[in-house]
Amino acid sequence: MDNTYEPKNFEERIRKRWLDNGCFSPKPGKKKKKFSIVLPPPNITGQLHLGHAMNMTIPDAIVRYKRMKGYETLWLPGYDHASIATEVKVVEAMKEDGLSKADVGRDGFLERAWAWKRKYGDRIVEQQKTMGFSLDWSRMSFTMDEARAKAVREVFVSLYDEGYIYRGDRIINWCPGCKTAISDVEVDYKSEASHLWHIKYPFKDGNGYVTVATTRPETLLGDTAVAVNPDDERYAGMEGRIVVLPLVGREIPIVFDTYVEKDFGTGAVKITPAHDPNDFEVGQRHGLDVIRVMNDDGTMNEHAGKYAGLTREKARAAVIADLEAQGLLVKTEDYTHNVGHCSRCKQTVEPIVSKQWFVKMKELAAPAIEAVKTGKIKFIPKRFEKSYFNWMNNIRDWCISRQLWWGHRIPVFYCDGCGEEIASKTDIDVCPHCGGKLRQDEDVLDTWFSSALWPFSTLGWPDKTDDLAKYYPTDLLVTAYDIITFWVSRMIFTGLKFTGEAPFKEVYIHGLVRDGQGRKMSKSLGNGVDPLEIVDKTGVDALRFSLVNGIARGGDVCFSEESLASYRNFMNKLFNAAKFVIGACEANGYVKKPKPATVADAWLVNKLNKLIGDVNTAMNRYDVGHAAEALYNFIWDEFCDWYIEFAKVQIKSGDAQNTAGMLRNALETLLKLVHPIIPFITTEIYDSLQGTDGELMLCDYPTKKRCDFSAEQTTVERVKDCVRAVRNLKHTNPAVSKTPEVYVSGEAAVVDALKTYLPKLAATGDVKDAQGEVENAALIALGGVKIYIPLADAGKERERLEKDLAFAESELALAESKLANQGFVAKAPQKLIDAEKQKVSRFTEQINAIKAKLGI
RNA sequence: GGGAGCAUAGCUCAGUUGGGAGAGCAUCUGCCUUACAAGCAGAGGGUCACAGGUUCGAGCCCUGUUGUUCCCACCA
Repeated sequence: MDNTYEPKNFEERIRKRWLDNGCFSPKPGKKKKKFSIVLPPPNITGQLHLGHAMNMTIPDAIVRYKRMKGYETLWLPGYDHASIATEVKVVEAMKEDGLSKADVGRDGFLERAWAWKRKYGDRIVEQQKTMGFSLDWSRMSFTMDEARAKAVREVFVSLYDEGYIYRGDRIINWCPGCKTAISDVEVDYKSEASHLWHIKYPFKDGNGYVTVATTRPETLLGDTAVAVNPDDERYAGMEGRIVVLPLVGREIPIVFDTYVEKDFGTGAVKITPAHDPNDFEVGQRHGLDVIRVMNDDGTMNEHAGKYAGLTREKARAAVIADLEAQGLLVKTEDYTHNVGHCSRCKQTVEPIVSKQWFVKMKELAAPAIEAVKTGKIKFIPKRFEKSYFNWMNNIRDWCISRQLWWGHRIPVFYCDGCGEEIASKTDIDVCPHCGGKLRQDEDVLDTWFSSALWPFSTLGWPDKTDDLAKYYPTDLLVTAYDIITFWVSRMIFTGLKFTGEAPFKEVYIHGLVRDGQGRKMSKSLGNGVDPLEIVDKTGVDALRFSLVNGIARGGDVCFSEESLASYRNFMNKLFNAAKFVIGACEANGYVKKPKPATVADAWLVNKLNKLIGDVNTAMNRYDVGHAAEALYNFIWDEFCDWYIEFAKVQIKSGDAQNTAGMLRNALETLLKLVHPIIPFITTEIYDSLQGTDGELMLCDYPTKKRCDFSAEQTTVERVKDCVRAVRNLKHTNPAVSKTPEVYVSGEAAVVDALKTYLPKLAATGDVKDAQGEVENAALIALGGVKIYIPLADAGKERERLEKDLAFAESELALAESKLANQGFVAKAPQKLIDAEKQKVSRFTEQINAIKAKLGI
């Protein structure tokens, strides 16, 4: 072993060994239960950041735990083609070469996109392998590979044939930059300072006008009505009256609709069904024309008359100027409102009516809601079920078509000859109806259409594969809370619809990784940290530990270099403890099955056994954070700071071989316990320890045994208190010599242990029995034990004793007042009452000892 | 506008069914004690946001207030 913890010296070697030996593939066994998880497929838009690293470290710890617990464990990897996100990246890359999509054509573009996928896919796999994630690489999937394409087509065609998929004109979010429909979640709203323009719409009969208020005057060109609230007295009786649309001259009616709020603006709303979702609905209710005045690139089209060809910004300015010139602009009010921007290209999103494909959601959502309601699927933590229900209960039809090239092309074929429209699982080019030539829909599917099928498409569905039979439904899904709605909910409804079963039993929701300033780490913010950068500095294990420690309750994790350093230090601590244990075994030899021969040994066995129980409990609840914390504290505080120090004494002047065996066994157990979280360092140390069970990651996980050394545990805890008190006295009182002799009396077990361990642990001289009061000595009175330490100068000692006395007296008073409380004695559990009684006797004893010493 | 979370030491956060507040980092003091100075030992530091309530007992349960974050909706 190296002298200090140098992860670079072994991580690579261990990683290779695991991969070469196929350690990550499920090992079938007759009586084994299975445990399966699919990895949320990362996007191939770039490399992974720490958010991904956390999202994968948590399931890796769980999977490694289950594997050691004897489950036939499958963790299935893959990545997502991320339709629009990738397409934007590829377009940007092409732009640098001076090329556009039109220049290279559909096939040329797809070629470039696939090259992109290979490049970043490989990079992602490299990152995952480096982090030690025990993914079964033999089952690697991609949302756009052949098997997944088959699943997509199967689902699309089934839904189409059953009437769940329809094509229709609807208002969608249109991005003039990406020139595609985008989903609601791809729109970011930002508050922007703008204006509310008040515009006169004159009545046709020349008798006055109504004034409407708008934030988008350029859409006036597409107006087909003015709407007012039926209860608004200002407009009473005006239903059906005709106004003349300014600048255009179109005659449009006034309609009554409760959608209009009386109190906002002028109480009259211009209705542009082609360019506003609410207006579209108003238009449907009143049978209004839908006049689209804008092109896909955001310029005005031929319906905009003289404004045709202008950009929307220029058209707005021109419309305002013309209205003003005609005296129709009543006023311009400052107004701040939310404006939608494309999350990919940042351009202002335009609500536009467009022919798109939709999935009818209401009926499909019902069983998905039921599955969570009845507990077939459980969210951890449970509160996230609320956001799920909220989304599912208010579900709207899902717009699944995108005007992009990178993605699953919609498997619908049109015959221009006879007008036939066919959804087909395979590519077809001849119309079965008239024999004419078929043409496939140009659009692709929303990226989430394929990821919605992930838990079963990756296992081979729709084929009846062995994997599907064995590993579906999966046991667990681990994901961040920002993705519950559009991914988790869609997997649930497709899973139920197409396999008849919920795709997973539990959904573990974790938080996000934030940077030092508390900002969410994300690709779009550009503050993502490459895990490999960190690994280069501190090794994989320190990073993994920092990502899972303290992730309780779905909370976020603030990642900082400082906290990372503390975990790196922990690795060093563990490494050195192992070095000590190995050294002790080599120097003295060791007993293979050591007996707990001392109070310290028994204390260790007892504490370790409790730790085993706690860690198992935490891991069974997928609470990796608390398991990590418990292990950190035990290894550092109990094992290193206390037991190893006890052991040093035992090796020097006791049964060295038995003690070495104790150390070895305890270390082996600890390595197994903590392995799922920090797999590399534990494996390296297990190898160095020459563990007999072969590959650590395939060892059995420790389970709690029946044993009870609680008396010994109590004794040792008392000894620890005494050690601390002596150290404290030495540190604070200069009148104590460097290695003072110590005199003790009282409780036999504690006194015996102090004689053995105190000199080494508190750097004292010999510990001897005290014969009555010891003169010119400091007194430490702890419960039933008295410790005297000779002083060169007793001056300060009186002060300290008085302080101790005051403390003991206040504690005593507190305990007594509790016992005097009728309500407490009547209702508190007996255990607590006993504890208070014990306090009374302990502090009384202590007070008497101090008083005797003080002579009062 | 609707919903949810959070508010505990200077900082980042734990605190499992209510039974006298903890960790890491930072700070101060003393140590190169033969596994570890990436270390050891000791110490200081909190009216658990505020106000009520339930209880023998509240960081924890209930009500309200304030601050803050996130999700959903996106009113011309």
